[in-house]
Amino acid sequence: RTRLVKAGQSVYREFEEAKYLFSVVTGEIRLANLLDDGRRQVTAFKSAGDVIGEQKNGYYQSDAEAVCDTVVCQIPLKSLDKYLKEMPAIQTALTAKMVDELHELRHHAILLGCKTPVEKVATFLVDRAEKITSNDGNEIDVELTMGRSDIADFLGLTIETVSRTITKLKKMGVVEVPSNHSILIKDREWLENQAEGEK
Amino acid sequence: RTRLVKAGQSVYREFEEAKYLFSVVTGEIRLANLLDDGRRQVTAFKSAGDVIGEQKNGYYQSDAEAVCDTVVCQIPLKSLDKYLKEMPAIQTALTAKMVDELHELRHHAILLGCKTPVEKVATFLVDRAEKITSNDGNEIDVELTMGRSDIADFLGLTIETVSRTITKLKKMGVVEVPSNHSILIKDREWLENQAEGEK
DNA sequence: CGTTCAATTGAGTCTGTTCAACAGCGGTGG
DNA sequence: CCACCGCTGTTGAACAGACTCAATTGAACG
Repeated sequence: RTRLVKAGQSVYREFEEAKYLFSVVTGEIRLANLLDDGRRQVTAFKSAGDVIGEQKNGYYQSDAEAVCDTVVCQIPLKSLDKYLKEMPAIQTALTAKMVDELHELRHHAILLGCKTPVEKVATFLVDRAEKITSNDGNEIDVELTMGRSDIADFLGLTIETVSRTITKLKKMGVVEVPSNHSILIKDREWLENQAEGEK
Repeated sequence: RTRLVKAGQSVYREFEEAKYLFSVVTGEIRLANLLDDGRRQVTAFKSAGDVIGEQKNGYYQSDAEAVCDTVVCQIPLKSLDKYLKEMPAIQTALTAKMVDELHELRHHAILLGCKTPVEKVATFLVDRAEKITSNDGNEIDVELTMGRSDIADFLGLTIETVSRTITKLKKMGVVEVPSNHSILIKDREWLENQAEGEK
């Protein structure tokens, strides 16, 4: 009941009939929506432990694509009802997941609507860092499984602006960039202040 | 168990301890979040039939303020548990509300991240129109209970840009503006195409 | 070693913002 | 009844910042 999804492949697509709920085991998934002319908004990155498969009226709401090689656990919706009856705790857990998701989306709406490029990137890095340790010890290495293009569409920026912003942070000594797929945070507090919109 | 909230007053505030769930009876509520320096993002407008009071770890996630005089129905969380046991259907209904909300927030994230001012305003008007009739008959009058400032913070624009954009639509003959608090849609199809990002 | 794709950098443009002035409207009080 | 005031919304001009387009660098792979 687990399935390997290669990097770039899709788990499901928007408007496709929803037959399964998925739980991410390893790797990372991006949820994205497209405008008619191709513009894309990545609404979330989902990793180990997260549940995906959001549906409305029986159809998925977004495209779900693997950012890197990813393993998901596939749960048929039919059997889900059965589980729920046997174990009501699952219902509670799923509801809790939805609350988290609402919170994250709201958080992200603030980012998209109000924040400057520097604040957006800062928020992105801090949020990623928090997934690793809530510990505020400086010097944390943040893995970026996705490419700049995904980050750009997530933050509502262009690839160029993301790149320039990271370069700026580098020159300010706030981060180091050992490779294209990881960023070392040197001054977490500064980033956190930016993320909150401190003047 | 119902309560009148005057225009501009708040139903609850972010970080306040969550003791109630609310259902909007009449009027309109805006959900908003603030950055430390005062920038504001309105994440949703809620009207009759909508449920508000989103909480995480026992605390509200946003400010909820009345856009105009509004009546809400207040449900203590304590008694909610009891209701849920007696009528499991309520659980289902609440879950459905959450799914709707997720969908709307995602929809809104796309707007904030990808769309141009004209597309944002077009989407806003079309969404409002859909609340009245899904009927695609042109010529619909959309009531705007909120001020330009709320619209601006909702769409991630400035008041000035909202105003200019509406003026532009007016000059194009797509809408008419009988008063500051209502907009008459003349060409709904055009607005809908803009909302979908048609080139 | 060459090819390819992603990321960076640069230059110029454009669009939304900022700052400021003006208009419209409703309420208040003389 | 009308003049005044405050608030909201509109309009104008100049600016700044992100975008676009193009060129360059860099890294991964055969």
